[in-house]
Amino acid sequence: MSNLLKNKKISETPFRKAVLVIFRKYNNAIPLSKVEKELKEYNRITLYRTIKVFLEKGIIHEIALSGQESNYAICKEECNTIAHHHQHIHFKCNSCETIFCVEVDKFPTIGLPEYKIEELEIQASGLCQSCNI
Amino acid sequence: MSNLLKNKKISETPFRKAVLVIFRKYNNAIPLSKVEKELKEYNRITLYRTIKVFLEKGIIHEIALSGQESNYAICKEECNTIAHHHQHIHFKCNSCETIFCVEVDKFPTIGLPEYKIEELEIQASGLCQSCNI
DNA sequence: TTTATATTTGTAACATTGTTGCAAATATAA
DNA sequence: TTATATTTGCAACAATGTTACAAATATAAA
Repeated sequence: MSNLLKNKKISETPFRKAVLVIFRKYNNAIPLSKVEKELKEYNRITLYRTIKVFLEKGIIHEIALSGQESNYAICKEECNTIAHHHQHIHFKCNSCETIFCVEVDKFPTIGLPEYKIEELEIQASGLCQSCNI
Repeated sequence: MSNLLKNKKISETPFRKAVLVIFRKYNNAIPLSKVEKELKEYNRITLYRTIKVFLEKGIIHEIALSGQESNYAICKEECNTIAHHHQHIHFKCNSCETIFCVEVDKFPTIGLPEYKIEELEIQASGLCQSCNI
């Protein structure tokens, strides 16, 4: 857990550790702009490169949303470079605006016999637990 | 059908008609860069504004994808400014790279009792009808 | 059909976002 | 502790997106 960078076989640098700390601090997905604000010493180019490496190594995954900047969230341990094994959906709360991953018991399947569906990504929006009172 | 712009109560200009023709020409979703290439006389700023208006009026909808530029596709007639009534999923073929909307018989639901799910967006990838031989 | 008004377009200028080459700095392995 | 590989920061640039404003065009009214 703490040596995620070494586990993923990439150098452990102060910059990367700082970025990782920020992602761990949040339970939810955050956009690049949030990471920027949280970093005291911050180099734009290095951040882009760090994000790219984290994505490639399966440390974080991107949540692309219509009409707004992408968000990023820490991956579960079982993710690897080739595939993200997420049995979760991405949820965006329309009240508190938080975006996070939610585990679901029964991950849906789509009935399209003539297609070969290899991956499913589900984006839901509505009210989260806290806001749905 | 042909007077979509007037139906949506926006001015019918040559530029907008040209953009609409391009979207109608493709059955699948296309990125902005494709629209640009198809337009002979082309003004970047006007195109951005046109896309924005088309999105607002429910003429097209955006398909946001991780790691690549957004794609846009014509909406069904029943779409309006407030909500897109899509009982379809977005499918990306990993072979021919085409992105399009696919109607499904049973649109899935997610079992999350403590949440209020208002909208579901489903992105699938794999092999399309033509490539899944 | 002509005119008045509202909307749209294009230009210019700028802001934001993302990329590349390269030398200095740092991390890792020997 | 040193050698090698990797990462960082700078500079410079490319791509993407926005705004103000005047000219052009579309629409509605006379």
